[in-house]
Amino acid sequence: MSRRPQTELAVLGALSVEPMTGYAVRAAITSTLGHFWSESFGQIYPTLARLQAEGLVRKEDGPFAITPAGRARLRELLAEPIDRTPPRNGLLLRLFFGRTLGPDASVDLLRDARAEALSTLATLAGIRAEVESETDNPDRAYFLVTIAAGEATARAQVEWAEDSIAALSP
Amino acid sequence: MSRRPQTELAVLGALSVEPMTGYAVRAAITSTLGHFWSESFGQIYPTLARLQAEGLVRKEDGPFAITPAGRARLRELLAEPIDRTPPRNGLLLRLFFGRTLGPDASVDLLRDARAEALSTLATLAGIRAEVESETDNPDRAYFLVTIAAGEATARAQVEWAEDSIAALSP
DNA sequence: AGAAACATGTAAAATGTTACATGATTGT
DNA sequence: ACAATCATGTAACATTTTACATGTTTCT
Repeated sequence: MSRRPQTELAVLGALSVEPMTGYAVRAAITSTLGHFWSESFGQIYPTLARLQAEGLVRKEDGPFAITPAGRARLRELLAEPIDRTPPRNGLLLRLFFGRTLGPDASVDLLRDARAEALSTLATLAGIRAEVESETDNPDRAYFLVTIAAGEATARAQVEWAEDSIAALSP
Repeated sequence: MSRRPQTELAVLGALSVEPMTGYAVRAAITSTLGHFWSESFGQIYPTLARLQAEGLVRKEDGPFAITPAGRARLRELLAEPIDRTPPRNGLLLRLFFGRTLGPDASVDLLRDARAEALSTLATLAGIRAEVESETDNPDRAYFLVTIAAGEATARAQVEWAEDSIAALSP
């Protein structure tokens, strides 16, 4: 099963919100989708070129805009089954081998993870405030759902890290 | 920054617990690490061959065993900084573009996500019971920490999915 | 004018999955 | 005997990142 259309989905989705340059697509993915997605320039530009050749996006003067065919394709991609390969979590992989790593280094990792989650919560609070103020944005309810997902995960991570630090401390 | 040693880390780590065949490494990663890691045969066998050539593992009769040099390498890899590229979350990517997907299909995705998280919780409860009973296992405390991480994330996902279903339903 | 950000792209290298091939061992 | 599982591996393909090259626009 190919995971190929994933980048295409992200790019078409970004353009479905508003027309953008490739540079802006990357910026949008880094900032707005940054907590659950990533793409590099090396992926975005070739994808845009291909989508343009297929008539799914067009480039007027500066920005790329999605075409009606592009919207149809986006709906198709959104309906495809979600890729369920487990994301690789380097933190959990290291803690799993914590006996070799040692208790002190393991606790350090957990402290870092806690701090990172708190910082994520602060960032998301800012984004939430901004999105909540855009009462006429038709994407608003959906954006808030993804923000809530990030917040729920981050809060869970803070609690888990604290419990685990206690469990590993003598 | 290269993410190259990630597979090497997973394989050496698995062998640090006990000697195993390549097939068993794959099974261990699928079952025990399955909630936060994945490797395919196409990665594992070439990695084992390379590690053997470098003297980090040796193959006696059946299984591969980690060597002292391999343990030293594992400690090195565990100390390396964690790769922080955001995992790609196909569910959140789809919900982000939920306006195009439509409210009903979005709610369906959330229901699936909730069911999946509940199923994960059930699986983890079984694994937890098993690990908790192994009171002499020196890895026990660390294994429990990773299980707790999976449980915390899954519980957060259940709550988030329920809240979000409510938020998107008219 | 100079620095920073914007903008587009390519090539090489690394990474990873999938499909296939092959055979041994174990359980029924 | 047959099926399932264990076991090892390779080749082709797909994906993705990284590093580099190049030029424009905007801000101070």
